[in-house]
Amino acid sequence: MPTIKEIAEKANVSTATVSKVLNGKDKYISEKTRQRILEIVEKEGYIPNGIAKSLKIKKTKTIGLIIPDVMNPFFAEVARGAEDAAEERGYIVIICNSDNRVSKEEKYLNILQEKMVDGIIMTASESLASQTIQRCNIPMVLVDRDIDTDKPIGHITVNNEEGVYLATSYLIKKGCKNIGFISSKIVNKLSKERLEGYRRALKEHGFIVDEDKIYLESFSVESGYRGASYLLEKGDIDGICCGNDLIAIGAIRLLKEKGIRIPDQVKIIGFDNISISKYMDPPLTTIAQPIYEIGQEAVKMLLAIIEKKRINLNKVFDLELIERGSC
Amino acid sequence: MPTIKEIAEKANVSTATVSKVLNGKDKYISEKTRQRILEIVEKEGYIPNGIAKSLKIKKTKTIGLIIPDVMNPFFAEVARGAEDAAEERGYIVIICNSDNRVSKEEKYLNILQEKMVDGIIMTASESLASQTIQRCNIPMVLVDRDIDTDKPIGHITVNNEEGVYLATSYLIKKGCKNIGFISSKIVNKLSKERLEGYRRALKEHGFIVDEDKIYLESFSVESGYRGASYLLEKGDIDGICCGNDLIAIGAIRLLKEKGIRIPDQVKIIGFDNISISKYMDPPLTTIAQPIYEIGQEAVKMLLAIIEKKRINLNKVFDLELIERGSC
DNA sequence: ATGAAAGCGCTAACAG
DNA sequence: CTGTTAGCGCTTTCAT
Repeated sequence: MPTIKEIAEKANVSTATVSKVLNGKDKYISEKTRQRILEIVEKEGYIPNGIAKSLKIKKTKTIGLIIPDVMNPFFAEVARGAEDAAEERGYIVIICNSDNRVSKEEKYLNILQEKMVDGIIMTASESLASQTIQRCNIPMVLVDRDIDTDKPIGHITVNNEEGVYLATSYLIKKGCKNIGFISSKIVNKLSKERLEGYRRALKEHGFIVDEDKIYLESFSVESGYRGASYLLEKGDIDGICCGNDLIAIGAIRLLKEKGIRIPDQVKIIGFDNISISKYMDPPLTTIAQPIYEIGQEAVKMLLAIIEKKRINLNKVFDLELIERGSC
Repeated sequence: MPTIKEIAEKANVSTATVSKVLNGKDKYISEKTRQRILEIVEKEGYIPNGIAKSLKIKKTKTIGLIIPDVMNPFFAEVARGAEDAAEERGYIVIICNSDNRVSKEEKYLNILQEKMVDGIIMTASESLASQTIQRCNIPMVLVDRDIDTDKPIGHITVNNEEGVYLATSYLIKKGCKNIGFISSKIVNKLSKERLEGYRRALKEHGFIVDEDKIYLESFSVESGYRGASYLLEKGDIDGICCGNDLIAIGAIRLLKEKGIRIPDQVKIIGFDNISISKYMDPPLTTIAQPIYEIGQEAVKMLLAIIEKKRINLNKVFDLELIERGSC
C-alpha cells in the first residue's frame, strides 16, 4: 500500500501538495502538477489512509447505530433509512444490536466513543437514560424513545398514545365489544403510552377497562401468540389491539390454529406497518409509522447537531391508520 | 476529552507506562503505580482514542459487511449472525447496502479500504467479481456467492441446485403435475443453479420442462406476485417452486386474491426459511438455509484469514426441507 | 505555486 | 520497574 509520501516522491512534490490536490484544495496548484499527481495516484492504486486523516482532522465520517435487533423488521427499516441518508452525505454506519440490554448498550456506547464516531443514533432502553447518556459527549439522537436530559440530544418519536387510541377506537367503530390488548411490559414511555391509548379509547367510548383483557410481555411474535392464547382463555374476545405488528402476526397465528376467523369472529389491529404486514392473511390493518423516514430523519438531525446548526431537537412523526383486511 | 498524555502527567509517569497498564502489558509495572493510573483514568473519564491506536498498530478491529439490503429478512439475519460473532471477538461491523448495484459495491469497497477495515464480508454481484475484487488487498469472504479468483478469498455457500431439486421433487412427490418456477433472472451462479435444480428434478421424474412455466424476475415479494399471475395466465398450474421465500410470499398473496386454495389447488414451496415464513398462512414449506450461522461463520472464517490461519476457504452449508402447510 | 515542519494520540523498541 | 523517542500517514499553517 503506497502512502502519500511515496506518491509525493514519485511526483517530485511535497506531501502537502499531494494532500491539497487529493482534497480539492488545489486552486493554487498548477494544472500540470495536478495532472501529474493524479496520474501517479491512479497508476499506483493509491488509497488514502482514512484513519490517519481522521486522527488529524478529528472527524471519522462515521456514525454509530444502536438498535435492539436488526432482525426485527422495524429496526431493519430504520437502519436502512439511516444508512441511505448517511451514504448520501458521505457517512458510513456502524451497526450495534443491543437486545435492549443496558450492558450491551453501555458496551457499545463505549466502543463507539473509542472509535471516535461523529455521532450516535440509538434506541435506548429507559434505564440507560440518566446514567450513561449524561456522560457521553458525542452528538446523539434517540429514536423511538423519549428520555429527559439536559443534554442537547435529538428525539424522534411518534404519538404512541394517540396511535393506539386510534387503533382501539377503530376496533370499536367496527363493532367490537370485547377488546383485548397485547403489548410489551411497561419498560419505557413508549409501552406505557401505548397502553394508555388503549385505556383512554375504551373509557371515552363508554367501556370499562377489564385488566384481565390486557396481556403484557414483549414486542415479539411469540408474545402475540401467547397473548392471544391468554385472552381466549380469559373469555369472550371480539377484537385485539396489538402493541405492534409482530404481536399481531403472532396473535393471528394462534387464532387461526384455534379455527377462529379473522376478522369475522375476532378483529385484529397492529401498530408500525412493517413491510411484511400487507402480505399477511388477512392483510394487517395497522397504525403506520413512517419507519424508513424516521431512520433518515435520525441521521439528518444528527448531522445537523454535529454541524452545530440551530434546529428543533424534537421531531414527532405523524401516524396513519392503514385499513386492510384484519378488521 | 483527556488524552493519554494528560493522564500520564497527572499520574507522574510517562505515557508509555499508562499505555502499558491500559493494555494489560503491565507485568513489570508496580501495583502501586498501576492502581494510581487506573484511579486517574477512572476519575478523568478517560477514553482511549482508538483511531490513534489503529493508526499505530494497523488494526481497526472493524469489519465491513456489504449486502444487498438489510431490509431483506435473509440479509438481516446474516447481518445479525455476523454482528454477534464479531461482537464476541471484539470487532464491530460497518454495514453497507449495495442494492446489488456494482457502482455501490465498488464505492463501499473503496470507502472500507480507506477506513482500513481489517476484513470485508460481502454478497457480491457476479459482475463485480473479476474487476474490483482482484485489486482489493483486504481479507474477504463472500457469502451466498461463488466467484472464481486466485485470491485467497473465503466462500460460504449452499448447494442451490440440490436445494431446488429437492424442493421440486417434493412437489412432485406431493402429486403435482404442472409445476411452475418463479425466481430471479440469471444474474449469477446462485440463480442459475436454482433454475437448474428445477429443470433436473422435472427431467429426472419424467416431466418435460415447459419454458412457459418459468418466470424469472428478481428475488422479491413483488416478483412472486407477478410471477404467479403470469403462471396462472399461461395455463394450469398445481405447484409452484419459488426461488426464495419472498417470492413464495408474493405468490401466495396473488393466489389468495384469485381465490385459489393453497395447498389444495396449488402447492407452494420456498427457499431460505426466513424467520417470517412459518407465520404465513399457510405456513411456508421451504428449503432451509442456516442463515444466522452463515453470518457467524462468515466472520469466523474472515478472522481466521486475518490471523493467517491455514483453513479451508470453502464452506458449504447443508440444506434442509422444512415441511409445513403450503404443500 | 509549492514546501517544511509540526502534530493529531497512541504504541513499542530500547535504554536505563 | 519506568521513561525516551521515533514514528503510524495524514493535514495545515506559515514561509518562500
